[in-house]
Amino acid sequence: MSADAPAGYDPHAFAPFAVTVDLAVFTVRDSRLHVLLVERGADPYKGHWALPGGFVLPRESAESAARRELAEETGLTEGTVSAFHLEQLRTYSDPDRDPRMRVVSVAYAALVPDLPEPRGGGDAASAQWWDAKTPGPLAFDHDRILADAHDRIGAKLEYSCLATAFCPPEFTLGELQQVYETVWGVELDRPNFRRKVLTTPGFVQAVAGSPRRTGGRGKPAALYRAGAATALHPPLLRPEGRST
Amino acid sequence: MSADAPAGYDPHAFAPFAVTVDLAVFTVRDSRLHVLLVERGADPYKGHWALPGGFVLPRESAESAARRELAEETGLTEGTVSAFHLEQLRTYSDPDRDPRMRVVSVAYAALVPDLPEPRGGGDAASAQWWDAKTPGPLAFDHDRILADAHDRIGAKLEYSCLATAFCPPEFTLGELQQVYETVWGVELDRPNFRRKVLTTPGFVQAVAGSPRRTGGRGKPAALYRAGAATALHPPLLRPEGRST
DNA sequence: TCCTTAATAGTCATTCTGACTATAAAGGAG
DNA sequence: CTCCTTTATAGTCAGAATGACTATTAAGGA
Repeated sequence: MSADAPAGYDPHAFAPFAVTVDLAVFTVRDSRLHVLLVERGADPYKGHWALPGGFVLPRESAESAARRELAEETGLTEGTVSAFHLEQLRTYSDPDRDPRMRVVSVAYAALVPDLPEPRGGGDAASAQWWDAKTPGPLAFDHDRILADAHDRIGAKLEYSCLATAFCPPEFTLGELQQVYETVWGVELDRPNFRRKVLTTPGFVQAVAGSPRRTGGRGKPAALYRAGAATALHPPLLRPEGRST
Repeated sequence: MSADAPAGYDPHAFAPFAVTVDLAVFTVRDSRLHVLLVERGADPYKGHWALPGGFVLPRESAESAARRELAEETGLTEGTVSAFHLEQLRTYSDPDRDPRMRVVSVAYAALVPDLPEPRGGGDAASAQWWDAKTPGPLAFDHDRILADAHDRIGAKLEYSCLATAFCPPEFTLGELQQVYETVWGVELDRPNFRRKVLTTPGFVQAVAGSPRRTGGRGKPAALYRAGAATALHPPLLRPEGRST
């Protein structure tokens, strides 16, 4: 911030703002984009599904709060979760977005590989994966947040190497292509996709010397790991125009 | 937000969060990128320069607060300012970013055409344009915010038609190219830039029939207005790698 | 032993881009 | 008035990148 506080400012009397984080946790499973949702147990929107999230604690940054919530909702350790891609999306601050009080929420998008069904170790034991395209009406403004998150991820796949964040440590180019096709909702030409990925320095690197069979049928595919590059130059553009 | 409030939650007792907005207001002037700064009059960082900003009011969204501050600091009416490009950058929430109390700040970037020297109608009468590349150490974490804002704008010029936001209603292609060169800090080939802009449908549209002379010397340039397009497909990539 | 499936290797034309060269239309210096 | 400089605009050409295809290879299953 930068403006001077109002004269005689008393934090406890002036700003009844609560600050929360909301998480859009995405994964690719069965060729469909999934998002982690929790069922609300308390009154505003009780029974509705919502993005996982929670309050930012007094001595914690929003980033830390998001990482903490991610661990709680997925039931994984903070150590495991620290390897996942987590990025700030934007902040939602409409005065009426929460009927109870003034809540400003910093939204994050997380990209995780296909995980086992979440065993909620945190407060929301009812966390569950939902298809990201048809998750009924969510609580609060979470439909909007989810849509924004989906848009952002789709756009970032174009000019970053982010897609590998959806994959396990070792993956095939077919799996990587699936990520693009799933998030964008389009089909890509396989040879062209290969060429683009393999000629972009640092996007992926081949694993020593071991192919594996995917579903069993077809020629075994070579395995790759995520490379050191983060940006994609030139970008891998979506077929049509923008947005999904 | 989504998590349920802690049991027995009392907004006034629990969360002494203040929420502010900070603005990185950019303009291109004399072939250099400028940013609007204000001199702090009160104690934390008194005498330092800072990004303009202020508290989000109890019944106001961060977006509205940013628009309001933009009008105050530039000394223009809200009506005038509503035409300027204003976009949310990201939110800064480090617990110690303000020594006085817990302040979460939503940062915005604004792009304005070359304006007359600001006559601060608001609280900070000392608003002034500074070269965006060398604005000494700023108050709080504003150096970081400014750097992030510069990066974001530079990146958006690649795949959006945003550059016209820096130009007056009617402009020459030379002026538009100046925007790119100034923000990116590189020189572009003029014929190639022309070709790219003119062949991108909706980027610019020619004004009826009237050239004008720029500085006086040289062949008069044709005038254009911003077109209807917002995205740039394919993008106009920077010469080298990413970031500035 | 065929058939199907999926991975991988190429080809070819089109588009886009970067690096240039050429021409046109102003103002300024002599 | 005539060069000279400056800036806008037109056009050329080779190389890179992309989209649309056509093989070929290596599995599993009927």
